Amino acid sequence: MVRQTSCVMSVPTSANAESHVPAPWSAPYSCVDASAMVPAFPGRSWAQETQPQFWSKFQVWEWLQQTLDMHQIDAASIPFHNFDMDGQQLCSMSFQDFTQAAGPIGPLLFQSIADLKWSGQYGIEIFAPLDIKTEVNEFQCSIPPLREDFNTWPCPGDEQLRPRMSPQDLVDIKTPFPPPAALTSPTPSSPESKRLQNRPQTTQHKKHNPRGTHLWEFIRDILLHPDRNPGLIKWEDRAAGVFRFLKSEAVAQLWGKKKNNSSMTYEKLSRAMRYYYKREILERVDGRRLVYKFGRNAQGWKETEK
DNA sequence: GACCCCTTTCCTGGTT
DNA sequence: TAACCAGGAAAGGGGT
Repeated sequence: MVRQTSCVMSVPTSANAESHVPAPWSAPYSCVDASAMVPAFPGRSWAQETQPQFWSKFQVWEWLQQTLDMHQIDAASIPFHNFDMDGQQLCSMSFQDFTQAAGPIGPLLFQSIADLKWSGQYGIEIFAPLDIKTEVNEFQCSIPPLREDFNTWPCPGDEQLRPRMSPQDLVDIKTPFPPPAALTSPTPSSPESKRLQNRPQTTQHKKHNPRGTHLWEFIRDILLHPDRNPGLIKWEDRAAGVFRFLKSEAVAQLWGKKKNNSSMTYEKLSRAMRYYYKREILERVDGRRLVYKFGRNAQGWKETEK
C-alpha cells in the first residue's frame, strides 16, 4: 500500500535547507525551522556566544543536551544539577571535575568544552550566525553540532586543558553507560518488563536505545527542562506525572523535525502517544483534552529519580 | 531475509 | 465546525 502523504507543514526539510540551519540546541528538541513561520526575526550577536566562558546557565545546558544527544546518551542518565552553572564556571572545571560531575562521559564533555574554548579563543567560526525563533516565543536554537572528530584535531598549546583521550576512553562512546537502575527498569510485573524479559539477552542489554530517543522520552525531556520550551508542554500535576500540551502542533513539528518528517502533525503524534497506553508508558486521563499522564513504565520523569 | 519494535499514516466514529 | 480522542489496520524503517 502506497501512502502519498500530503505535506501540510511548511517546514523545509531538504538537505539544502537543513544545511543552512545550525543544529538546534538538542536533537530531541530540534527546533522547527521557524523562519518559515516567522519570516523576519531579529539577528543576534554571536561573537560572545561562540565562547563558552560567556555562556549563561541556559546555554550550558543547551551544550550539555546537545552533546548527549549527539552521542545518543540518555539525558536522564546525567545529573544535570551538577551543571547548574554559567559558562565561566564551566570553563573553570578541571578534567577531574567533569569526571566527577558526569561520570564516564566526563572526559567527553571536557574534551568538547576544551575544543569550544580553543575555537572561540582562536576565532574559528564554528557557529553559524543564525538565530531562529519559533512560533513559541523564546524557543531558540543556538548550539550547532559539536565536531565529531574532536579527538583528531590538532591541539595547540594548552595540553593540560586538552588531555588526549585514550582509545579506551572513546570505546563505545555512543553506547550510553548504564544509567541508574531506577531509571531503566520497568516494574517487574508490568507488561513492559515482560516484553523485555522475552527479548533475547543480546537486545536487552546490548544497547539502551538503538533507535534514539523515543517519543515519550522526547516529551519527558521537554517537561524536564521547561526553561527551554516555554509554552510547549507543562506539568499539570508534577508528582502524579500529569502533563498537558499547550502547543500541540508546535510539539508535533518539533518531533517531526527530529525525525526528519516535515509532515508530522499532532494527530499522528497523539496516535503514537495512545499506543503507549497499552505498554503502560502513558495512562489515560479521561475527559481532558491534550492531557496525558506518565505510566508505571515511563522512567526518569519523577523528581525523586533525578 | 525474517523478525521485532517503534512509530507513521490513514481511517472511521465519537466527543468536546 | 474545528479540534481532539480512541483505536484498528497496515506500512515504513532501523536493528538484530
